[in-house]
Amino acid sequence: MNDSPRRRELTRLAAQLFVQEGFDRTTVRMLAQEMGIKSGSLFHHFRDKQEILCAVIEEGTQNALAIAREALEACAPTPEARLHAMARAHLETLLTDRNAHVVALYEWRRLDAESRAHLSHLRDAYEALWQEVVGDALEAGLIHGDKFLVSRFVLGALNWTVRWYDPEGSRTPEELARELIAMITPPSH
Amino acid sequence: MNDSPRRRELTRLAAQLFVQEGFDRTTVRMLAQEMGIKSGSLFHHFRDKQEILCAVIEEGTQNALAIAREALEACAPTPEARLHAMARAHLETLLTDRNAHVVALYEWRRLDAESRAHLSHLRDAYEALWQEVVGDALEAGLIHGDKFLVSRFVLGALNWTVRWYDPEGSRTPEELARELIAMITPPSH
DNA sequence: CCTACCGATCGGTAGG
DNA sequence: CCTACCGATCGGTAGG
Repeated sequence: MNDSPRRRELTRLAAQLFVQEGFDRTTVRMLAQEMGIKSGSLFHHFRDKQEILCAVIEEGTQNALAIAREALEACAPTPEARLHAMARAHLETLLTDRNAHVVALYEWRRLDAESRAHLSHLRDAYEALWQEVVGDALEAGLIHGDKFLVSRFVLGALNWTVRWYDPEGSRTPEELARELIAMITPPSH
Repeated sequence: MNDSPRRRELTRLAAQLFVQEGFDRTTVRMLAQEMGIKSGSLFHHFRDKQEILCAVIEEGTQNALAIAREALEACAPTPEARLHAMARAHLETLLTDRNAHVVALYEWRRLDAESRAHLSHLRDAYEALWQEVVGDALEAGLIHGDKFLVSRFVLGALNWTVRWYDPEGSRTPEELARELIAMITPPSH
């Protein structure tokens, strides 16, 4: 609905707080203070706290989808390059200061039924893109297994990196993506 | 400390509620009602809400560690059988009505510094066991990659199953474990 | 294990 | 966007 610069800035700050503290522990007063306004003023921009979560998750998923599509267009048209591009794009949106995507994955269950219905098509589109790329890699003989299971295992491995990745460490998201693809690819490739 | 049957039953019920609702949304009143007592009475068994979480996570991790060790002793002494036994044990504690292990993984960040210090040795022991089994599989040439990265990717893929697994579906945890190992193992094996 | 209750804090509102 | 405030609910306690 509304999409003012003010609302966008609040959405960005909310994403940061939701990652740091979790949605339930983030209070409207914390978000207001971060923005430099009073808590009551938040509800000029959002109907309620749930709508803030919804805005963050929508932004995070849309951005992840856009980045993934750009990465696919920019890379070589081989199944291996496309798989690597997807993994790299996913990790970069998760690990390089893109809080909204982390919220989309880790706070999805906090959405009420209405918000979930509104956002599920976006989520499905992102997963469908993954299944397409994984499916092509399977047909090319690059990897093996069931399309849906492989997609879920790979996404799980990627999503869990949020829990242990150290940005000050020696590995970049790109290297992590390469290592994951190497793990599921026979050495002959 | 205390370990009465009453406290154990409360820990079991708390694990169930923490998985369903999340730790933050579970109130002491919900837990008391589930147990059939008044909320004030809970604090005869636990100092505060944090200690309930600590008890659940301790139980979940200890149980996962015990089940994994049993599985390793019962299986064939080959790297492949041991890897499969670990994955299967992990999935069964996560997916087959063992709520405490899910809480240990998904609510770890809700622990305060004191509880975390008390439990980190248990968590480390479980991860060390995984790294040992993965390390043996690497040396045997069954899989390839970095020991720590492979361990983390595999555990991530397993942990994320909680988010999409359907107990009414057609696949058992054992089949899931087999498919995951197949994914990271060259077809020649 | 219960009754009775507490101070704090929560999300959200009314009126300007 | 602020002031001023609300009803509800939270974790936890005292005294029995």
